[in-house]
Amino acid sequence: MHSFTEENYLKTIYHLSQFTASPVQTNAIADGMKTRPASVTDMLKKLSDKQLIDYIKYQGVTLTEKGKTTAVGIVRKHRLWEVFLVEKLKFKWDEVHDIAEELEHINSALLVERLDEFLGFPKRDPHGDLIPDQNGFFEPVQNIHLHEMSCGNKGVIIGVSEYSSAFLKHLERLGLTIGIIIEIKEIADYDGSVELLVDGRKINVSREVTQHILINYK
Amino acid sequence: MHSFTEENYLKTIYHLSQFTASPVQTNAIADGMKTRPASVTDMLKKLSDKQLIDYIKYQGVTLTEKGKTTAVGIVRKHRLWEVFLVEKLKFKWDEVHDIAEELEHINSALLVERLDEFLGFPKRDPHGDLIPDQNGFFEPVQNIHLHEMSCGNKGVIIGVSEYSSAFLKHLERLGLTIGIIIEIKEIADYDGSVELLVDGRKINVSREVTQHILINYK
DNA sequence: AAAAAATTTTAGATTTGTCTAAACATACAA
DNA sequence: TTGTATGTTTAGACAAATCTAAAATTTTTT
Ligand SMILES: [Mn+2]
Ligand SMILES: [Mn+2]
Ligand SMILES: [Mn+2]
Ligand SMILES: [Mn+2]
Repeated sequence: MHSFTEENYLKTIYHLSQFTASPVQTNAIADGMKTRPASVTDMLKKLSDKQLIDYIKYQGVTLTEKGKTTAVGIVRKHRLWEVFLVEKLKFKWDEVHDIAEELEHINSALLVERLDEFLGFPKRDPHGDLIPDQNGFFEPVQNIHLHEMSCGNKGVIIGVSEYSSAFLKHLERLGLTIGIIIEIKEIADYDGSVELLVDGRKINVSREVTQHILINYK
Repeated sequence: MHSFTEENYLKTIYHLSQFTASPVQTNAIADGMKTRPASVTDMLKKLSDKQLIDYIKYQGVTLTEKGKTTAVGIVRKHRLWEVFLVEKLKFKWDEVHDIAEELEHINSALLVERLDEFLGFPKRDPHGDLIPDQNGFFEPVQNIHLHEMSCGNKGVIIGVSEYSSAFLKHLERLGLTIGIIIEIKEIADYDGSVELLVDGRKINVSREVTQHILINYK
């Protein structure tokens, strides 16, 4: 089996490779893992030996099929546990991430499948992130970040791309939670802040906020 | 916080000190932890530095109040998770121990209390072991091992003191599960095996088995 | 009470994951 | 195309947890 550390590296590499097609760089991984580039290099050698990543010195890394499968499995566990915490134990959506960071490493295939069943095979976690199925497949959907939309566009909030408690509590205070319908009324030239129409009310949010809200776009 | 390893040592010392009033010995801990006496000595120094145990060279160890509180907290989590696995996820009683060994290290006080509530504040785990409350208190009860009883005695199976899958499956095949009423019909001089009356049927069990069944004795 | 046996501790290595500082490689700019 | 900045790797050290082999202590037996 893999150590917690190895699993966390794989997950970090997986998430970083979502944004670009090109190989993931050492410094980016160091940032994501809150460690030093030299430590990353050490671990990359180890993961490469285990055939979990393709690694060429100075050129960055990509996950192998084996590595990707492992990473997606961890993501699946993380998101299922988050659903459990919110749906069954009444945690708030801003309280579950850190606990799920621990629970995602619990090692039992049977446990994951029983948990999935117990939760009613949920499709998304409390932050709107898709939960891969047992085979690692994601339901295809097209999301767009709020800041990529134009004046007059409408949509439904389907998720977030930032999980800090501070951010999630802020959204809640604004009434911007998953499932809410929004319409863009105005985008300020000055600072990129956006005026939204939400449930008949007008709300102003900073560009910062719009960059972390995902909209279901059809 | 404490490492998984430190927590496992504390739990092992706690369980070993249940049997005797005298300090727990290095070799016993090594057995329990499936490690070497030399490794135990190293860890005892560390736990002593952290004031989790009282340790005198060559004289064995006892848990301090701080150490006992920590150990009981881990036991509480272990048993609550076992209840969760059996009651909510439909695991069998012989399948849950290893998973609970991992889950018991998840670090969130809120999680434990929410889980307890979700499970309806259970008093015992699937093996009949008492679950300490939030303050580490156990409901007082008097158990006795089946092999300590005499001919003609009656009682209710209230728990086990051995958790291997092989043993638990064996009990299930014999119909000897928690809540079952038994009466001792005969104890063989030759090998200490016991004939039990269970639900009108006569059942023969080895001394080995009788040493690991707990009976509610009033 | 001395010898033998059992138990425990120390000494010295090893593995995993981390770090800093210095060397090396690549990208990009003058 | 040479120099500089950025990014990455190596070298060497360190802490945690483990191990084997040898030394030290305690307990048991004679
Ligand atoms: Mn999360
Ligand atoms: Mn999430
Ligand atoms: Mn157990
Ligand atoms: Mn149990």
